Amino acid sequence: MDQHLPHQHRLPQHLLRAREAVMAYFRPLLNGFGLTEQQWRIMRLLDDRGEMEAGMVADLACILSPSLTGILVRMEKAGLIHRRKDKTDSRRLIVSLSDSGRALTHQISPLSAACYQQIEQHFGEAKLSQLLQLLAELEQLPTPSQASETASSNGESEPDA
Amino acid sequence: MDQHLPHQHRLPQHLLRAREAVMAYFRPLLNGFGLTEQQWRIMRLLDDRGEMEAGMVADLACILSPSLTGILVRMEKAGLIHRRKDKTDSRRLIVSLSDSGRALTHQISPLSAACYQQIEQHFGEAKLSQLLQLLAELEQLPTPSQASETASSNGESEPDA
DNA sequence: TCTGAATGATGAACATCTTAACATTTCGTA
DNA sequence: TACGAAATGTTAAGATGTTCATCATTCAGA
Repeated sequence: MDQHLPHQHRLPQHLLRAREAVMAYFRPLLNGFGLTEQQWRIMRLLDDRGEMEAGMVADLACILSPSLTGILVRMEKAGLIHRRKDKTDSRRLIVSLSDSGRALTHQISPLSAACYQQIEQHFGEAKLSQLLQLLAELEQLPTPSQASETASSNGESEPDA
Repeated sequence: MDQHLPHQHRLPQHLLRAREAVMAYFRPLLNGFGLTEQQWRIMRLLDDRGEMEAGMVADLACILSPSLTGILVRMEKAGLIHRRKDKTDSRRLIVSLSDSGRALTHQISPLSAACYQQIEQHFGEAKLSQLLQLLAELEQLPTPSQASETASSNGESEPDA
């Protein structure tokens, strides 16, 4: 009757559900300011680290470049950021927070922190830091291609010289 | 110089990154069969539990109903599932796996399990089950509205009578 | 029985994701 | 110097996410 698969833990699904549970706390706040998750991630990033290339924004904010292109255009149109080309290498796009974007970031930040406090309070500080540790390790999983390279004894990776 | 915010753990971002690292293992497999993540989630669900209402699919597969509507239409068009109205309550939509959908599911399942084994091997069985436990607990976070109700002593929730 | 609230799904509008193809610019090198 | 490869963004097309509105159906109660 119940044919439960032996190793079917559905890790991706649990990661998704957990994320939804957490985002339920932040989403109303961001919506109230007319921001999307992704826009808020980018704003915090730029506020924390200052201006940077689009590629680095993509990496750090976990956004693929084709998505990022549109997001940055809309954010510039909304007056949140500036976009300019790198003078040395005109392939590169430099993204920076505008003054009003920075002001908005500083306005939202404490509210976001308060949301986070709520979550921490409900879930428990110890479990939270334990979870973050495990997630950080999971993020370091070798890429499937890397994994297969390791499996075969001849490392196809670039020689470091 | 480095102005790291005190309680800025970025839990949602880590959940997202971790999920990406894991999905990198599954995505090529599903793409090879022309399936999306969501479609595969739905197929496994229907194979495991048999036919069910669309609403339950949405809940269990973590898909919002407006998205689900289109996904189910496309899956039926692809011959993976059947859709029919409940005879008793014609508001409800009953979704079931087609024969070819079931065959495809059974074809992919062992390959998916093999991917999972790889991940388990790299990450470690103990840490994996520990992580799953924490995620399951995090999913149980009270909704922000529930949390605020609990905070105020007068429960505004529906009286159970 | 009739009406208004509740329920389940869909429609609409916009944003984002995902993959593949392109365009531009830069760099290494013959 | 000119050519081809690599790096960086952008377009394109289709699928999904997100919020709000709407439609059809059912249900509860006057």
